[in-house]
Amino acid sequence: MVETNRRYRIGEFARLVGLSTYTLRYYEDQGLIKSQRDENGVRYYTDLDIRWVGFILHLKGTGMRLNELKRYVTLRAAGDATIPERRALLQRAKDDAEADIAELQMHLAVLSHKIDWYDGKIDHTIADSESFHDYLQQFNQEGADQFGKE
Amino acid sequence: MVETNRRYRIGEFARLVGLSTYTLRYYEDQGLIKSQRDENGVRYYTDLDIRWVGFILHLKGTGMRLNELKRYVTLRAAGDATIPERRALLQRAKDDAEADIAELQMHLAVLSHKIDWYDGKIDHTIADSESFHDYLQQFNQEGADQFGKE
DNA sequence: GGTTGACTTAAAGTGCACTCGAAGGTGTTT
DNA sequence: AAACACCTTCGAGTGCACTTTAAGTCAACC
Repeated sequence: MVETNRRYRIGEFARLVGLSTYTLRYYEDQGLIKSQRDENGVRYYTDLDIRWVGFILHLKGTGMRLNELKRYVTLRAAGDATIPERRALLQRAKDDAEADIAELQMHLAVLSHKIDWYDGKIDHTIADSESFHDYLQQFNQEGADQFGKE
Repeated sequence: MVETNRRYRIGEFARLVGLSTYTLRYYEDQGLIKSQRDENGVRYYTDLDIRWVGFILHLKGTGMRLNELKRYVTLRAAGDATIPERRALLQRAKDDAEADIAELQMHLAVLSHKIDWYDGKIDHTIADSESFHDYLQQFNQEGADQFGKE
């Protein structure tokens, strides 16, 4: 967290942010990050770049795709006037990620029940004859159909 | 949820489970599902198959890959003796999915803060000069570094 | 008797995000 | 002087899970 003026060459930078040098150059090609060059044309990065890549990785981590990320970068480059649009883009990403989480949790619930059911089978607290489907019924609240479709 | 003895041909079945006919045949090739055939060699499926595909989709929904799914199917075919192993496989899937959710939520938190920060910029309750990085500091609990690496 | 929907195998195509290699170069370190 | 890390372009390869096409056949429905 210490603010330094160090220059990081691509190899060290890659280790710092957890990406490969290939990927860093690829992202640069794609316009997601930029690097500066020393007098020999060798890329270098700074602490500010670490932050930026960190943020990119958070966005990617929510499932945002490179295309959206590029759009974000373009807006950012266009100045403060695009703040509302950037906000909207992030809001959409947030909503998407929340929907993903909700879906994941729904699937997870079934998985958990199945594990419980196996436990019942293993220690015989559930009859050998009881099917998982029947067992599941007791957890089915109204409105939640088998696949979670609306 | 009504139990019928209906036979569904692939087209109807595809609509019922939300997969394409291509995908159903592909899954069959991969050994994930099986179908029966009528006297003309035409595939048909039953309500039991709907349940099975439903369950498969729950597993897939937690991020399980076809390979793992295949392993599960193989174990299932091998009978009750494999129940502990199947349980373990599902437990791993569950743990993975929970880790995914936790990670997603971590990234989401940063995203939310960034949105709040934009809101501050828009209504000027945050100084024009304050960087997101500085703003973020106030939410950083100890142990949570920038990228969530351990 | 034409449309629809099913069947087969096998191969190619798609989309995404990398990931790698070739081939030839520069500069710094041991 | 060798080893190492970096540079370039650019095209090919990878992995996953489909998705589509081709080419030909068959049977039911209107």
